[in-house]
Amino acid sequence: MAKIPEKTIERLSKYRRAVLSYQAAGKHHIFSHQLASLLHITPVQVRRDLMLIGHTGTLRRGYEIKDLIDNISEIIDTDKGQRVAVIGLGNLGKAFISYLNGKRSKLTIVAAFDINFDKIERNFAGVPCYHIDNLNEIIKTENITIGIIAVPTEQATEVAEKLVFAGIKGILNYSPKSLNVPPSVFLEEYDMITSLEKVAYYSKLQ
Amino acid sequence: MAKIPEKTIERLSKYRRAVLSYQAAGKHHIFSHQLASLLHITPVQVRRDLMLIGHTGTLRRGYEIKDLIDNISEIIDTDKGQRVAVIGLGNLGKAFISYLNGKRSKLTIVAAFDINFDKIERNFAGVPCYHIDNLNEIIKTENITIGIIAVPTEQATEVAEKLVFAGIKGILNYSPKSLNVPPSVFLEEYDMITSLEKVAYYSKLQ
DNA sequence: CTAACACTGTTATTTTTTTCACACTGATAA
DNA sequence: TTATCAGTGTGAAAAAAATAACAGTGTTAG
Repeated sequence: MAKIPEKTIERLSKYRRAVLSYQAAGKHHIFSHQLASLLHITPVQVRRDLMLIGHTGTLRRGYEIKDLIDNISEIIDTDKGQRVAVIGLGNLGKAFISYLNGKRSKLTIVAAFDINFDKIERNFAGVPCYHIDNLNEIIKTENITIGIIAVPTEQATEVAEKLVFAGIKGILNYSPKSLNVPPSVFLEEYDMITSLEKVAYYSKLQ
Repeated sequence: MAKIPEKTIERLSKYRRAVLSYQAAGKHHIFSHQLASLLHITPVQVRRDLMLIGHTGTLRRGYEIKDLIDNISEIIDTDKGQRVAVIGLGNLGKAFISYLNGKRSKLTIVAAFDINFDKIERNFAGVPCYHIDNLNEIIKTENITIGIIAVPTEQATEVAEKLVFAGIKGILNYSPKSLNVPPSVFLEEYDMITSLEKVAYYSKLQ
């Protein structure tokens, strides 16, 4: 299969959740225009994305939901799933954990790390919290491949280095400090302030 | 000035914070390659972005930081600033507030809303929390133009409708449910699960 | 049986974003 | 003075992403 564009990967994740809710409502098929309207994009976009992953619909009945979920899952999941750590158990880290927990998913948060001793050896929503000094060890023993950085800006660089050193495969960085990682590690960054300032910019134009 | 691309707006926000920290370190000038390396992008990208906003550097000395901050601020800020509300005072809402608070900024979070009565009439980090039933009223009296949606998925649609009805200008939506707003309201959406699944996808390829 | 219909799949086009390539320039060194 | 250097500014090209246009097709209505 040809290389799938980054934006398509993002939409696939959304398609899957959208059709899961459709499925939960008892539906078995969905048209591109229905899926499109759930995401507020165009039907062409949907069809193109599905074309790219080789999913083919049936005429007059649209896409079969079960198949579609399977196809998307085959692209974005791994067989045995991946294990995730959250570094920084402040509000943001907690938000992520409570939000992801309970969702059936191939991605499981299996550890949290913090420097605050109050939190160590405690659980948050079933996720054990360790001291950050044990990061290297736990990442390896728990076979964690993905790290979510939710620490204050000043500590982000150091945390990233530790994650890289521990052999992490991917990092999702929520600190506004852009990180420097070797190309062998996939890095995705999201900056809340940028989003807010963007909204502010376009709001003032409205 | 010609229309500024969306991606440029996002980077401007990052440039500004990057040079602020440079300025805090006592520097007065910065080269495009320095700014680029702070954000891990190319110097050309920086120069082009600054060209687009009409900021011009001085040869051999790069860009003057003070000027640059002023120029960027002129683009993305408004004179008197904008007032922001957070809807949903769970972990995510709190994360946003504690993160934005204390940052010198033209954007101020002046209200939080929740349905949980424990939280009502309380403050979180100096931000008063109201019951969501008062949203319409407070948005208007407090002159709030931007709303950040940090409520559980099921409530997102309803909250968005209330915000739109109250005359909000822009919405930053953190619920995974894509919202439907009139074109007069600017909408920016961010979906944590999508980001995580994206990292998962690229991590497995590594 | 035939025409109209309502979908999908895909090629072509357009738009947006990034990168390349290089002209230009003032400072500096010889 | 002149050559070199290290930067900026920008037209042109390339790459990525979105949109348009439309052919193809099974289903349905008559």
